[in-house]
Amino acid sequence: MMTSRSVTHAMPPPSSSSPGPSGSSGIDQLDGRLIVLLAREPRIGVLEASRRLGVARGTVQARMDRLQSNGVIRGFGPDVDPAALGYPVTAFATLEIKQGQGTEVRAHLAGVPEVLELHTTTGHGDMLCRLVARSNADLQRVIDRVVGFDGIVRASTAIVMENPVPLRIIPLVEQAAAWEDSGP
Amino acid sequence: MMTSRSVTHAMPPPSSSSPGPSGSSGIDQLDGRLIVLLAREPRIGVLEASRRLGVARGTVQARMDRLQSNGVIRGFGPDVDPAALGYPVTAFATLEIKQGQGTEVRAHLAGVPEVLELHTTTGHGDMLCRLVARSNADLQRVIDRVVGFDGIVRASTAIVMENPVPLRIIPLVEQAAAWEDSGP
DNA sequence: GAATTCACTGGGCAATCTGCACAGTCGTAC
DNA sequence: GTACGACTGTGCAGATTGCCCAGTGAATTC
Repeated sequence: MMTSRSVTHAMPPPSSSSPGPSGSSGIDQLDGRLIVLLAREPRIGVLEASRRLGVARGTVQARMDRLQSNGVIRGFGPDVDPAALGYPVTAFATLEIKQGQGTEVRAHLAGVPEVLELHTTTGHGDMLCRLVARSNADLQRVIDRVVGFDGIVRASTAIVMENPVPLRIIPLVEQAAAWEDSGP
Repeated sequence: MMTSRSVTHAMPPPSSSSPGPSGSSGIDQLDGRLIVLLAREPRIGVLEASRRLGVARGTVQARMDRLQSNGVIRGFGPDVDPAALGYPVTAFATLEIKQGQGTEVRAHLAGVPEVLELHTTTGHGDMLCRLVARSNADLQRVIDRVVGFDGIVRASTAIVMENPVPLRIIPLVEQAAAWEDSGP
């Protein structure tokens, strides 16, 4: 099975310069390579990863443990495509809410399955949420449900047509690793 | 190791009503339960999943194979937290671009690591992108880099303060599974 | 109504991987 | 110069994976 793991061996510094991320808030090159490797081929195991990276298996285990306890890697949840689920339409809605209604509005939106994420932002004390729907017509239903709540003054929606850059993390990881390695 | 897998046994219908998703574009209850299970405990293997779901191991393997070839599950990439990487500031920028400059602008934005995703939307023939930065001051640098490209007329940025609903998929999966089971 | 197909169950086997542990090396810090 | 932290390499028992087979039950087809 796969329960928690208490690292007995060692933790994990990089093979390059000095062991462990020298900076305070980052990852080193080895971490970076590990994450990128995992991102590209999520199903490889610790053993295979160690072979690819050219380090000992224990090192990879230790690195992964640390990255997860660090919070750098939140988990390995399945990457589900809403479109394949039958929700091919994506939209972003900017909501303007009534003063002091934040809490209620959040709870309301959290209860709508089609609301995939919600942020509160600067600008107008507004919120920005990502929505999906089964069709453009269905989007109307979703929006009606979203805004059909006292506390939301008005909403402006932008329907997504294309997604030239899907949510990605690799370039950032590479930059973070490089930055860490050269120093702030 | 974990190479590709050619399913020999069977594929995968639900244990509930009729085998296989009856609808054309969905998942059935078993699929839904599988995805939710994987989302909650990503590290469990096929064997453990089959135990939890109360079905045969082969069934789980077949379901996962199908969900992946379906494209419902894109993969199991590590879920990296930009904040833990040293990029605690998130922002959404709405870009207004010059007519006919779409292609160039996309390429430009794709080259900026801090641009985590990019969408083209309705509204003004605009684009919406998600950015991250090391600090508010650093955000200025990122924005300058983003908009410092001929073709981008102007940009309006909204900095994220809170994230009441982090990107999620479970509620949608549950709804899709239920919908599939009751019929459009 | 009988045949066929499909999806799932349950069992089995060899190969592989995981979790855990131990001894040894190397560079840095005290 | 001693300690410490991080990594290497190796070993072992237990668990899991990939693959295959035979059988069952329900729905579709002829």
